[in-house]
Amino acid sequence: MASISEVARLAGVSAATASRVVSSSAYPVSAAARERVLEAARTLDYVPNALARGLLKSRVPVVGVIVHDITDPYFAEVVRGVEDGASLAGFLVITCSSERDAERERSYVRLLRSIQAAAIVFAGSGLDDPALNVEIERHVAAMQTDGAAIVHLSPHALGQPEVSVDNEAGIAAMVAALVALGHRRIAFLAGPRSLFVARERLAGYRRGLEEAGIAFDEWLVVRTSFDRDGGALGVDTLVAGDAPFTAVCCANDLLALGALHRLAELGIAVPGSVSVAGFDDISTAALTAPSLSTVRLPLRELGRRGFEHANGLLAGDTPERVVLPTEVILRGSTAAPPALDAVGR
Amino acid sequence: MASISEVARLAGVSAATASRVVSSSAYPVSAAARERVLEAARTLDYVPNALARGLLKSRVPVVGVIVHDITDPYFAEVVRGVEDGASLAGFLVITCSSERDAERERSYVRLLRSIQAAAIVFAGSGLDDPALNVEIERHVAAMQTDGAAIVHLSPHALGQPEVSVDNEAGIAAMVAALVALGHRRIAFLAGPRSLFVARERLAGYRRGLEEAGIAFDEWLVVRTSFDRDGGALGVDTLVAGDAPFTAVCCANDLLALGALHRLAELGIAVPGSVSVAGFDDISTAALTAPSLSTVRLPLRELGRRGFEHANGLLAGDTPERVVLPTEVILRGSTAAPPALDAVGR
DNA sequence: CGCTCCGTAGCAAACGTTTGCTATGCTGCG
DNA sequence: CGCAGCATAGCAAACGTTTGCTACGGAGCG
Repeated sequence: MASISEVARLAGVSAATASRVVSSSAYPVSAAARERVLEAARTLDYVPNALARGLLKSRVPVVGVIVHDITDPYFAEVVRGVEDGASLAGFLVITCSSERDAERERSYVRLLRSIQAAAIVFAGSGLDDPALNVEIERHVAAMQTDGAAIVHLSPHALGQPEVSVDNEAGIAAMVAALVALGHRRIAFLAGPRSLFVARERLAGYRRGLEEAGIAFDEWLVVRTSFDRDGGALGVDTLVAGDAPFTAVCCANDLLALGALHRLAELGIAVPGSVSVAGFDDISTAALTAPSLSTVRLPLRELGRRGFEHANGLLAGDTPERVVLPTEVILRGSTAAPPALDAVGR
Repeated sequence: MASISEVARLAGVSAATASRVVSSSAYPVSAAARERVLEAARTLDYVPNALARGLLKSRVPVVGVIVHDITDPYFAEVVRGVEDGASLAGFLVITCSSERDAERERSYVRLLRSIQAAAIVFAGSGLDDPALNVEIERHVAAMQTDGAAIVHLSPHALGQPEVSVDNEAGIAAMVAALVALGHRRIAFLAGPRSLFVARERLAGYRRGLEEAGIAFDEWLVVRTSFDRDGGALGVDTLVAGDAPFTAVCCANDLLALGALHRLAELGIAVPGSVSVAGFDDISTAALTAPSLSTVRLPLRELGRRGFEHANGLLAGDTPERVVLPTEVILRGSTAAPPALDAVGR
């Protein structure tokens, strides 16, 4: 592989001059020399060594994105948004999928530190492993004092995210939409207690009820894992319980998909007997039968803004926190509650 | 950030000795010195600078994966498989999503070259841009002579992939399954003509027909983009045409999802009037209504094997080409053709 | 007792690039 | 005509790490 000194030799100039040409520095270089260098670079198929450059600049134009699971459409969209912003600004994106394993997340953060990445975007909230979190925080803190930008897109141990969607308002809006349809007994599949984002959404549920003047009923809340199995389990729990309900509001779409599936298996009509609502608007949501009412999150924009926030930090600005709005999408899985319940209440 | 020389100073040894300890080289170091170095490294929270290391070794333990679209579940699974293998072997994975833009793919390949990545795994087949492909091939060739490993998981301009799934046999098997259900008029949504993989699958369709002794009918093949919109468009085209059909075999699941959706909008019963089959078995396929019959591809294994192939190349082996088998999964979207057609044929 | 060899330690070069500083030649102004 | 100042070019150091080579001391053997 050709180095800058070979290019310089072929062009008959010093390495310094060649470097100034190819790195388009502000330093003046005569037109003649510039032309010869560019010609030589072309001839030798010169590609600058990013390692040597990074070693000197002590920061590499790479932004790492930490996600829980790259096969989850939620994260895939966010990553794509980060890429949108990053590739425009000349940054390379490294996607790190922790598979919800704190150990693996630790390795990735360490790796990003060791290659002097300019920024890390944490797309998912923290995992529950206090010991490893301490180490991760240590790496993150070291990188920050080193000038790297750290951006969180979800609430985390150290507080509020720098860029986020308004989870609480989103769920509250969905609850309001269900209330508008006539529902009063609205169950909530909350996801795991350990996830910050799940707690936010639960808060949104409470707020939505409160704003509608409906009393919170602990029996209508089920906590499960944040996936399809959790949704199915949630339905089983609700059905087994004796608290009546006409709608199931879910903390994310995967839960809702699981709930839909289980309700169908149980022969409970959706939306005839029970309405179901999700959250996230993953692409599958429009394809189920019935199609899923949900709350659309601007995930791609979330990613893009996350990168821009990081880039702003690198440029020395103090960009402001931003909370992106959500949008309720009503599809086929929600309708007015059955007349029976309307009478019964 | 602490450097190896600071660690060495604190431990009271030379940088060379410290390096030998932390990089676990084979060079003998006394137990006492070793202990002092490790202690110092811990105290200073030392993280080796991968840039400096890579600069010297002229190869960095990074494997780039080039995909067309990270939000496509197909690619997400493959990436996860690559990560499975890579993280085990101590490699970092850089996911590069070209968004089907040859220009962007070019930049990513150039970037991987400039950071001296040890390997590139091309998950998707080539894009149609001869000029840029020439440049990409040039970079790839340069990296190969430099000792980097290049692995293709799809057929490409230069020939057969190193690791792949048997697309042709997979589609042929699905056609056979449809024939076994009683279908004779089987349409095919082929995807774009420009994609190698789409051409392979079309070949599988022809082979399946041939093996069943059914004549190929050009009117039953529709070429569209490789996504849901293409599936909807394909259905419109078939319905508008005058060639009767009882089944629609699709070159991938996204096409099939689009087709299902459009058929439902048109009020055509699936599988009552028309059977629909996909290809890939993305996770959504099991969730649609009706659930989608499809061909399962071992995508995660494809990714893992792809990495292992690359790793083998790096180790100096000449690993053999491997073609992974597929499996037909029959779900709710396929059934025997309606009696009317059975009579009519 | 002296030579050899082994175990261990450190010096210094090298990887490819950028950049502060110095050097050179030329232009323009007093 | 002389000096200042500018445009351009190159030298050399520096980034952090690894590694070939040399050096040193001690043990073992003849």
